[in-house]
Amino acid sequence: MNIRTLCLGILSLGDATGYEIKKTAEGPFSHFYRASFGSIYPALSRLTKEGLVLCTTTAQERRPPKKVYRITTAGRLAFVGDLTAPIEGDAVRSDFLMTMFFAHLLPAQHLARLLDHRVAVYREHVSRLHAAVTEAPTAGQRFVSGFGAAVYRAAADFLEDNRHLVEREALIGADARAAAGGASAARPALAEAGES
Amino acid sequence: MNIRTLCLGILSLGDATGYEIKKTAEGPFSHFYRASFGSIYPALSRLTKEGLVLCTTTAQERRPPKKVYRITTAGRLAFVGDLTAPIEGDAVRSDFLMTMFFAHLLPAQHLARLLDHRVAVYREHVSRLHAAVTEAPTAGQRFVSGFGAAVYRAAADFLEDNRHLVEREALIGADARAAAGGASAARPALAEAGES
DNA sequence: TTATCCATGTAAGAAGTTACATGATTGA
DNA sequence: TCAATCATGTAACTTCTTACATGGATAA
Repeated sequence: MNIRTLCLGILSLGDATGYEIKKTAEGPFSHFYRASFGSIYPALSRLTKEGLVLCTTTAQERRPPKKVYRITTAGRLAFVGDLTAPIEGDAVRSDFLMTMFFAHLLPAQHLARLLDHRVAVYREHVSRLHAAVTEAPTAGQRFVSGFGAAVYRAAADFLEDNRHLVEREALIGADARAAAGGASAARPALAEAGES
Repeated sequence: MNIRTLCLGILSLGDATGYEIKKTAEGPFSHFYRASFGSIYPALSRLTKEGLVLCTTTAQERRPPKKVYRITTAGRLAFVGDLTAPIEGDAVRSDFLMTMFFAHLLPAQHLARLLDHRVAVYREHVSRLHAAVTEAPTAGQRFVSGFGAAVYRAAADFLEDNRHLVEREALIGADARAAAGGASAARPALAEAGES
C-alpha cells in the first residue's frame, strides 16, 4: 500500500481532482496516512497511464485546467487486490517518545512544556476524531475514527497519569549543556582518550 | 531526528557495535522507531567522520573486524541538541486502518481473520511492553514502554468492543471480485464511457 | 493587507529499505 | 540439517517531501 492505493481508495468513494484528494487525505485519513501534492499528482498520472483511472480535463479561466479523475472497473479490482494483499504492521515513528526515553538528559522545565503540549495535541485529536465518528457516512470510517479517538485518549490519559515518573528524574537547576558534559558522572568514568 | 540521532542515543547508554545498536533498536525502541543495517552502518561512518563518535577496530578470526563505537562529548552535546529541537508530530502509517476504512469492499471472513490477527498482535505488544516496564533500568524507558502498553491495550480493547460495526456491513456470500465489479450498484449508476 | 483557497505540476534531494556479498559458530 | 547468531558494508532502488514555478479570487 502506498499513495497510489490511497488515491484509488478515495476515488472509489467518488470522482475527485488531485486537489480534492489531498483535502480528503487531510480529513478522515489523516491519523494513519499522509500525502503531499508532490506524491499525489505523479501517482494520478501513473494510474491514468495504467488505465486504473480516467481523467477529464476542463479548461478554466486564469487557472490551470481542472482534472477530474474517475476510477475504472480495473481500478476497483486493483484496489481490492491491494486491500487483500498481506498487510504490513503499523509503522509508528515518534520523536516525542524518543525524547521521553532520554528524559534524564533534559531540564525539568523543558520536559514539562513538552508534556503539556503533547497532552493538548492528543486531546485535540480525540475531540476531532470523536466528532468524525458521528458525522462519518460509512461504518468503516466511523470505525477508524473511533479507533483513533480511543488510542489518543489512552495516550493522553497515560501522559497525565504517569508524567511524574519522568519529571521526577529530570534535571533540576541544570541546563542541557551541563547534562551533555556531565553525563560521565552518572556512568563509570571511562577515559575518553583520543578526544581532543 | 533520524537514524543518526537514534545511534547517538543508544551510544549515550554505553559503547556498542553497529550490530548491537540494531539489536537495541529492536528492543525498547521498536514500538516507535525502526532502523535497518543499511541505514545504521552509513550513519556510524558519518558520525565518526564528524567526530561525534569514536571507533575502535578489533581484528577477529574468520569474521569482519569488530568495530566498537563510543560517543564523544561533542556527540553528547549534539544529541541533546537534537532532543531539544522542535519535535515533529508522531508519524503513523497503518495499512490495517486503511483496510478497515474500506471494510464494505471485503468479504466477512477475510475481515474476521484480519481482526483476529490484529487483536492478537496488539495483545502480544502489550505483554512484551508490560514486561519491559518492570525490567527497564531508567525512568524514561519505563515511561515509553508503559505508554506503548497503554496504547496497544486501548487499541486491542477497541477492536474487540467495536469489530461488529464493520463485520456487520461486510460482504456476505460474495467474493472480492464481485465487490469490485458491483460497486456501482451502491452509487448512482454513473456511465463509465471511454472505458474499454 | 494578509492569508487562505483554488489548481496543477516538476525537479532535486532526503531518507531509508532491500538485496547482495561473505562466512564460521552454535543451538534446536 | 536447518535456522539463528554474529559481523560489516555497499549499491541499487523506492518512496516521499520540499521547494519552486504560476497566479487570480476571496474572506478576514
